[in-house]
Amino acid sequence: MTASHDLEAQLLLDNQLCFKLYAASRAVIRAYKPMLDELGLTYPQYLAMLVLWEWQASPPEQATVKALGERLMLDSGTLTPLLKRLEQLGLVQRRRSSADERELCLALSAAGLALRDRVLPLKQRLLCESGVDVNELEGLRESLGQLLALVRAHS
Amino acid sequence: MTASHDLEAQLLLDNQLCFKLYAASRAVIRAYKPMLDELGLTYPQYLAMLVLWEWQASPPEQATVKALGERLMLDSGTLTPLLKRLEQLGLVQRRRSSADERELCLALSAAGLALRDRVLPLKQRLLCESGVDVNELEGLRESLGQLLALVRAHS
DNA sequence: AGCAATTGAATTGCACACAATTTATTCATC
DNA sequence: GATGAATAAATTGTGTGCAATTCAATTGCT
Repeated sequence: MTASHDLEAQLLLDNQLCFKLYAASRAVIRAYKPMLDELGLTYPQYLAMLVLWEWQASPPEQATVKALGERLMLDSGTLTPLLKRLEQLGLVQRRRSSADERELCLALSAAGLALRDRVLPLKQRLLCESGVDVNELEGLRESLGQLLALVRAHS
Repeated sequence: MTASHDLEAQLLLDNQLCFKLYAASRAVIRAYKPMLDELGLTYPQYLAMLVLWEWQASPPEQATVKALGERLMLDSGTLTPLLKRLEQLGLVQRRRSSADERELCLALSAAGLALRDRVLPLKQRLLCESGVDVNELEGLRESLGQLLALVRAHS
């Protein structure tokens, strides 16, 4: 194995961590599709709901668009239309903060809260049908967390 | 730790492998941005070019849109406009196969071929500046490959 | 109080992703 | 050789992502 081989190999698609990440992410989102179709949500909408459900149990100081954006690492350009759709679906309420009119506060509607109960059974079923060994995923989740921390630190 | 705690924990964002994948993928794409800006490419365009460069060294039976789509796991709805943009940039040539008029054959222009030489130095610099330890990424790449194979097998 | 700088959302514009449909071509079978 | 099924791209429509800008509200400073 020569040095130039090593270098050239760095341009092979299959050696690209970035491609594997990108492809795996889309593949997992695709795997979630049947479940999300039943819930009537898109994947990023589902992630937003996860945060809002979490906030029910342990409310943050401010349940604003900004806070949600920091949690999901998404900006208002993505979240504003997404949240308007969740509002249209009757799952989320959006209202300006009275303390600071710049902030938009987010709250779950009754339907949004109720939707939570349908998720776990669907997710269990998905996990079963996918035939994925949960224990195998532990290590991956940890490595991903490290990579994420690393990339975020250097940006 | 009760059973219901275990279940509830499955809805916490930070416990979602899917979210970590999704966030890490976007973070890595963001990290590539400075390099891709210099090349004048978007991230999926870069991936397409990686495949086309690879095909120079070892040509596939058919260098078609379909073959590229299988390699990148993307469909024509994504690739058609993307490839038209690469053609506009003067990097790629698109022409119907004479053997089968349904197929669209892809080829690199001289400029497309030449662009390859600028990638490795930029990538080396990116890797250095990011401060990422390449060895740490090996394990992650392997786990991702396994996950990818797993999810693809069950779809 | 007055005003510049900052902040939080919204908006705009571009490029994906992907489902669903359409169109053109080829294949298979009769 | 006609024709129905299959195939490869292209098209259409919806929903992100994200950079850049705009707008309104607030904060800091004098």
